[in-house]
Amino acid sequence: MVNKISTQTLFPNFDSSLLKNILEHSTIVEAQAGTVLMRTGQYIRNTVLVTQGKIKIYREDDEGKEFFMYYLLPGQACAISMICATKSEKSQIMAKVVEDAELIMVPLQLMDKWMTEHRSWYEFVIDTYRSRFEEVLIVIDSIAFRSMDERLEFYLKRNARTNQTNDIQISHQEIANDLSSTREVISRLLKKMEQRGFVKLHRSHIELLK
Amino acid sequence: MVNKISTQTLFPNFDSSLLKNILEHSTIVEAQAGTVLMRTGQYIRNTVLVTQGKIKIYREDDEGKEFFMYYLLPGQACAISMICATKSEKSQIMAKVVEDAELIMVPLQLMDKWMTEHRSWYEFVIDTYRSRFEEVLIVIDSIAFRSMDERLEFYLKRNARTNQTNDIQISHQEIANDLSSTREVISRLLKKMEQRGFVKLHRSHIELLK
DNA sequence: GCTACATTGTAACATTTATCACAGACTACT
DNA sequence: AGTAGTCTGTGATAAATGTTACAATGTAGC
Repeated sequence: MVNKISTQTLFPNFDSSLLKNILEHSTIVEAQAGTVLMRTGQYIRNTVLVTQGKIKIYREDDEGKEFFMYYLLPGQACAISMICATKSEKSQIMAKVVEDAELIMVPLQLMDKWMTEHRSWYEFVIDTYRSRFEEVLIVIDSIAFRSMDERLEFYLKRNARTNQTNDIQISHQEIANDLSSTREVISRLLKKMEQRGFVKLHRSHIELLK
Repeated sequence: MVNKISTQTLFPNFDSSLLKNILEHSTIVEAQAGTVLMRTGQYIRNTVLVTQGKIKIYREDDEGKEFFMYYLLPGQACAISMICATKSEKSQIMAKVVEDAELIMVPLQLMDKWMTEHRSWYEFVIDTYRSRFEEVLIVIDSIAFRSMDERLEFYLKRNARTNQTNDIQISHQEIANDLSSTREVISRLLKKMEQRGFVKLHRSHIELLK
C-alpha cells in the first residue's frame, strides 16, 4: 500500500487529486539491491516512480557490455518508461537497483491519461524529460570530448554528489564497467590521482579529498 | 507567409485548427546553408519546425570543438527547443544549416499552450521527444562501445540514409570534426575501407558501395 | 596557363588505452 | 589459523588514436 504522506513529501508538486489517483491505481514494488528491474528489449508496461533506494540506469551493447548513464533517486521517475509509454515500446536501457528500493508502478494508460487531466502530472513528466535529456547530453560531452582521466574525475564527483558523501563505496572493477573501460586502466589512473592528492584509496572504497 | 498546403503535407497529423493557429501565430524564417541558427548558451524563444532544407545538430565543448548528433529534416522539429520551452532555458546545443532551410518559429508560450488544447500537437511533441531521445541513446552507443572505424561506418551509413544517396558530399576534415577526431585518422580509416571495397574515394565526395 | 587554396596521402612518432600476466593484500568463512 | 575468493598494484607489450610534418593532387579564379 502506498504511503500517502511520504509520497506527498517526495512529489510535492503533485496536486491532491493526482495523489489520490496514484494511491488508488498504482502498485508498489519493493526491489532488493542487485535486482535488474528492466533489461534492454523488454516491453515496458509501467511508468516507474522511485520512493526509496537508488537505481542505476545503463545502456547495454550486444555483448552485454554496460555503460552507466545516470542515477534514479527518490522523488524521480524513469524518463525512458515515460517516453516509451505512448507507443508501449521496448526498453532502450537497463535498470539495476543498487540500494534496496521501493517503486510506484503506474500503468501506461494512466500515465498517458493523466497528462491531459492533471497539470501537475504533465509538468512533472515534461520536467523529467528535460532534466534527463540534459543529463544525457552532458554524458555525451564526457565521452565525446574528454579522456579517461577526466571522465573518471567527472564520474567520481557525480557519484559523490549523488550519494552525498565523499566516501565512495565502489571497486575499481565496477568503475571500469560503468565507464566501459578496464580495471587496470582505472587502477592506474586512480593511483595517479592519489599521487596528485585528489583521492585516497582504500579497499572497495575511495575517499574524495577535494 | 506560411504555405498551408505544404505544411499540411509535412505535418499530416496536425488537425486543421492547429494548422490554422500555426499559420496565424508563427513566423517563417529562411536561412541559408552555413548559417548557425542557434549557439550553445543562447536563450531559446521559439520552438522550431523545419519545412525545407537540412540542419545539423551539434554538441559543443568549451573550446568550440563540435560533436555531431543528428539531422533535422522537413516535417521534424527541434526537440531541444521544445524541452527548453517550459523553462525558457539556455540552449544546450548548436544548430547549423547545411542546406538552405525554411523554418516555422512557434513562440514558446504557444508551444506550451497548445499542449493542452491540441491533442495532435501534444502527440507530435511527445513523439519528437521520444525519437530524439532514442537517437541520442544510439549516439551514446557508438561513442561508448565502438572504435573509430565502426563509428565512421555508422556515420557514413547514417549520412547516406538521411540524404537518400550513396554519394556523400563531404571532406575528410568535416567528418573528423563531426566525430571529434582528426583528419589524418579519418583519411587513414577511409583508405582502409576503400581497400576492403566498402567505399570509393573521390575529392570532397565519398561513394558508398554497400 | 598560372596561382592560390583546399583537399588528400602518408610516414614517423607520441600518447592513450587495452591486454596479458602475475603477485601481494585484504576479507569472509570455516 | 587456513583457505578460497576478491580486490588492488604493476610491469611488459600491443593496439588505437592523435600529432607533426610535408608532398601531391585537384579546383577555382584570374
